[in-house]
Amino acid sequence: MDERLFSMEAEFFKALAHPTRVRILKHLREGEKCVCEFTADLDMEQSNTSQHLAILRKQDIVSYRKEGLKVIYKVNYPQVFEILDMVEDVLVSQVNATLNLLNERPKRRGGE
Amino acid sequence: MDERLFSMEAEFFKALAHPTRVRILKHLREGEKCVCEFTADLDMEQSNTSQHLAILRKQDIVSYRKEGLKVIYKVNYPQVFEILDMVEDVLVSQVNATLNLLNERPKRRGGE
DNA sequence: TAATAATATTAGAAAATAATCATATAGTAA
DNA sequence: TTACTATATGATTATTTTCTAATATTATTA
Repeated sequence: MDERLFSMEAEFFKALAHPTRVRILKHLREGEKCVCEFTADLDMEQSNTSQHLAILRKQDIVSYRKEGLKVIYKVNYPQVFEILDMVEDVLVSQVNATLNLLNERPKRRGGE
Repeated sequence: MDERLFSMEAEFFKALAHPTRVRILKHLREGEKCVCEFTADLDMEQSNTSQHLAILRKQDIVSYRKEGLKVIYKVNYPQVFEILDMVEDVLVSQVNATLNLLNERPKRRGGE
């Protein structure tokens, strides 16, 4: 029934599911950026950067405007940044849980 | 520098990037469920369900306990549900934005 | 209009993922 | 122990993604 919605959500996640695209979004957190900045900062082939931007565009996560020769991108929905934060939050919780497991284990010597 | 973190985040998103897995998580929102329930409710092959659960497990998003013959799964971090909510939120915003575009277009007849 | 700079698109090979199906394990009941 | 049920794993093949390199597009300047 909700099959359509599940697919939309999955597609959205898929758009975020690449290190380069996460990286691009983090950069965009500081504000608008032109493609040239990504290519320079991220040390990637220009066409590769462009392809990843296209994927984010197709999912309506970013959009651009032209300014002279440059194309300047921005994130369309600030919630996207919240989602990224929340994911980091989970990652932190996961690492902490692991850490606790390690700390709470019985001592190797002298303990019971 | 943060390359490692970007990959972790991307992996996390990847784990969520499939309609079936989104569906599984929505089901788990109501509480713990055994694999048999997924297989029945989602109308899927058991081994397929099992594979999707394995992916969520590997990412430490869900965990299970055994109870007699059954294996019962739960979501490890409640933030996961918040992430799902936030994504739906963005999807709603996106659709509304499109809707506004359509409504605000010049009238076809009678207007200038 | 030709040349250049910034970006996008396309094609094809390589790598990663997913689906399917068969088999394996583990708990339970007889 | 045998048979049965629920679940997991593995191998194979099919499908998608991703990267690189080459080419196309668009705006600008000469």
